[in-house]
Amino acid sequence: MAKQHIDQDSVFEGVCNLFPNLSDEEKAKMRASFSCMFVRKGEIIYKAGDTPNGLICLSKGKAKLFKEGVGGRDQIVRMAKPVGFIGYRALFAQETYSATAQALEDSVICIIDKDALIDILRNNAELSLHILKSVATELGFSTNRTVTLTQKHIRGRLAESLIFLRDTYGYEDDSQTLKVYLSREDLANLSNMTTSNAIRTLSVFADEGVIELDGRRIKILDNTRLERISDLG
Amino acid sequence: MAKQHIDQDSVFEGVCNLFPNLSDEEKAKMRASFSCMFVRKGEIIYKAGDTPNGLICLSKGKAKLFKEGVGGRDQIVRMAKPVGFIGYRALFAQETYSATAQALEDSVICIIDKDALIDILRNNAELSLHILKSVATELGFSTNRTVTLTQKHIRGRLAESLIFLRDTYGYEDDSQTLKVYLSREDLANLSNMTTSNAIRTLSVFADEGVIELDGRRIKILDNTRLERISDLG
DNA sequence: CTAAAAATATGCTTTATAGCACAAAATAGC
DNA sequence: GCTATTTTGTGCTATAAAGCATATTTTTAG
Repeated sequence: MAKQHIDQDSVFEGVCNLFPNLSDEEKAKMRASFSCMFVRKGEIIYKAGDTPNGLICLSKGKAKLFKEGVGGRDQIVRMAKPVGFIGYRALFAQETYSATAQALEDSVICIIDKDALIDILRNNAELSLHILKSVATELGFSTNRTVTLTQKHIRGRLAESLIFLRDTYGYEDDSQTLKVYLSREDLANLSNMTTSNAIRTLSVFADEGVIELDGRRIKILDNTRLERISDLG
Repeated sequence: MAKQHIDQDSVFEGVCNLFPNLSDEEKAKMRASFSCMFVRKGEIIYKAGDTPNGLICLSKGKAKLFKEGVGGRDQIVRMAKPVGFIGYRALFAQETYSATAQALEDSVICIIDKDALIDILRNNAELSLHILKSVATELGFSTNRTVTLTQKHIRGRLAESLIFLRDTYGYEDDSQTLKVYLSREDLANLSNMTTSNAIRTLSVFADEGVIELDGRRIKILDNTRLERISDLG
């Protein structure tokens, strides 16, 4: 990808919308320690084990966060969409990153310097509580996910992933095609199954008329049935 | 269990130790909206779906937090020890409880009223950040657990659970016996396996000389080997 | 103390899913 | 545009773990 121009100011405004009730002073402080960059499709944003030096925001594009499993099989633990933060868990836990972040498309990411952010948070309890709420919500998703990934059968897990992708990225203009194009392997790593089983089960869903496949394009034809498959496990 | 006397003041002091740097004023406010109660072994502290009306602290005893799975099989998502909070996730996420909390022994729990707590947090960013750190750490555990529960084999999962129980509750005075006495079913629900498989695999570990069994008493004879089993998956 | 219920233990069968091999299609590199 | 590489698709086999039946032991209740 050729180097493109980034309008840092407008990107910064977008990031600020994620923080409610920021004073002008706080905003100025944040702007001063704010930087932007392009990442190309497939590029690693950070690796598990790296130390966070700021709060990263995905301003454009898509990214996956995954952990390497015991048998070499990766587990995707989060799918990031713009505008949203990534890697905040490690930052606030004062730990190294527990997962690796990789861009799924050409993307724009920004970093708010750690010290500036902590400085603001230390004087803004309202904002800290707001972030606490997000992380607590995320923890709920995570424990829920643990149960479904361990207890649902393959069909249920894949159906749940498709619903999750729908809810996260939405549809194209046709109101049916998922606005995210994952490899079968990524779909498998999201749903805790082998690539063969993801391929197989997708085909079965297509045969059943629940979805329509065209390469990585997935059209959801029957949401009711998809949800039933997910719920039954 | 007969109703026993609870020294609320000393229990309160124990709870306060979980909050660093509380001003006298904040402490007084908290004390005023603080209450204690006994719960007997097996009693439900709260159910999934209930609305939290305060921050609950387990001051004495042990408790498990579990979610009902799709096939009726429960998944234990957390083991609580004193002195520590339970149910804080739902409170801070402003959601209903996502898991059910049940006492594993006769226990003492306390409740700090929600409004009083939020009031304190809204004016104490340092404390909010401290809690944010805990929740972020917990989220790290949770995603890690998702991966191990889905990817490790039965032996690895059970070994990991035993290590987890050792690290959480420690040993009896003999420095070998786990200071927690779970049913085989609870052990299975912690490790994402059927009760039969938990029983079977425990017996195998005993045969291999890694642990020693005496009813619910589990003695860890060979920590190195146990950790190897856990790591291999 | 005794009966009933629950928890533990063990063997056998079934099944869901991984693992592997190989072919076809799509994509990327030169 | 053509080769090399990756991704996708499909069938077959192997196996880990669930499911079930039944026996035994332990705990609970009257």
